[in-house]
Amino acid sequence: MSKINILLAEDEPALGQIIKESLETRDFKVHLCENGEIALETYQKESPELLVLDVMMPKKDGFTLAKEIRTLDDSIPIIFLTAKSQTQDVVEGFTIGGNDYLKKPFSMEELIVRINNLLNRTKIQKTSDTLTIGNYKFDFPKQVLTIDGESQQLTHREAHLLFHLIKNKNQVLDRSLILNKLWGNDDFFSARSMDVFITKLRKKLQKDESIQIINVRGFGYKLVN
Amino acid sequence: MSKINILLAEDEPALGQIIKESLETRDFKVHLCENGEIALETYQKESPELLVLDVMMPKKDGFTLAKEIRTLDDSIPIIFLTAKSQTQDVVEGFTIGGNDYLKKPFSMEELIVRINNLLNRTKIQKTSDTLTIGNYKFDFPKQVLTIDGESQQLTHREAHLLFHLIKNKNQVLDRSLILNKLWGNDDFFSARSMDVFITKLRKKLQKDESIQIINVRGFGYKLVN
DNA sequence: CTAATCGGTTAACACACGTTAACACTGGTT
DNA sequence: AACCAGTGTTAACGTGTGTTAACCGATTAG
Repeated sequence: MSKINILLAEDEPALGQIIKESLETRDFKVHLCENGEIALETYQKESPELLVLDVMMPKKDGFTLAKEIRTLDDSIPIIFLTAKSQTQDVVEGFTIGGNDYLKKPFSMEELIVRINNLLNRTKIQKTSDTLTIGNYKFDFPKQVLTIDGESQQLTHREAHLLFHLIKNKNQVLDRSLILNKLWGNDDFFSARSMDVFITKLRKKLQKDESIQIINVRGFGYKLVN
Repeated sequence: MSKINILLAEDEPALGQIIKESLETRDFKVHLCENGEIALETYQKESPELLVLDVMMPKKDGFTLAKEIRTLDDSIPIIFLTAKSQTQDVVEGFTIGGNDYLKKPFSMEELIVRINNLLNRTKIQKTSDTLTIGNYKFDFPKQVLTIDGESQQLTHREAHLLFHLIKNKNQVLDRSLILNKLWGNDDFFSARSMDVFITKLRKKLQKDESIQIINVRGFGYKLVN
């Protein structure tokens, strides 16, 4: 069995080394990066299963890094390491979709417990996650949308957009929220692009007439069925 | 659109605030209480649809609070937040009957998923109940108004205005109340705008002559049939 | 009776969103 | 290198929604 890859971004070498070694004794493979930029490169090379990110780092801080990686993969578990117990930091970490956070100083036991929790949790989700909307079945990880035995492959963007619509079924899904989450910003062009994808999804969902993507002018979209 | 009320009892202010804000971005209304006693009072004032209770709290712990509220309402869904050190078997007794528990630390995504699950299960969700007014059927979430098999799609504003009119059928619906609720203020321009929408609704409701939107000068409107 | 106020109605308007197609970029194949 | 298919972005144009304006009649206070 191959070891589980963990990306660790920590600028303080001594602390980084300690964490790395501790985790390696628990049979994880650890890629230690000394700043956010290197971490992003390493992420793309190594496709780790989990991220441990220091919030305060030179070049690129942990939150910014997390936002960027979230546009590529919004299910990968992230643990933030925050220096101060500042509430504001923590709040930001959650709104990015970060899964967990640890206040420094923390014990190794604590970190390991949380890593194991997150890994278990995502495994469970991966095995059990086909979503249902009307007569459609949607396999998010595979990006396959099925109705009456007929399947169509969705693109990455289509799948993620649909995923969030389904997760917020019958509620208004905020435009700028989803733009920031999937596009990384909510400027004019991204908004235009999103409109195009809404059109595409409407077409792909039209085989069940009870399903509609309703626009709420100025706020966002509501998937109803 | 009335938001779903959630009562959140959490004594640690930082965490409480994070959860509250996260839930509010998902369009829930959250009442944050810092201990069990305040939570009980708030429960009686606000009649929330769902409870999220920290188990360890000063004044009154989550389990005791839950027992008391259960005597008043034995179907309301409750989610317990438990610290990781707490023993599993205590918790397991409460997993029956629409309840759930989350071990700290947990991710916001997870909490939101469970909230939606419980709301779906207990059918509190404000979904496809179709309202009836005269010979018309009105599907509020889909914003569709139907008579004699003919359907017309309403806009967001039209739908919400009609919703409140129907909810207050045969009663006077206060102008400034509805203006504040839908427009966010009750200034001159919003009032003018509302007049326009009343006109539009009158047109769309004229296929059943028994239905009328009557103006009560200086007070508001009354939908009668 | 007259003026002031409130609401009714229609139309003009600004802008958010819808739709289609052209375009640019990527990665794979020959 | 040249080509291709797939994906997402940009552009151009069209449509729909909500706001504002203008004009009107109805009601009521003075």
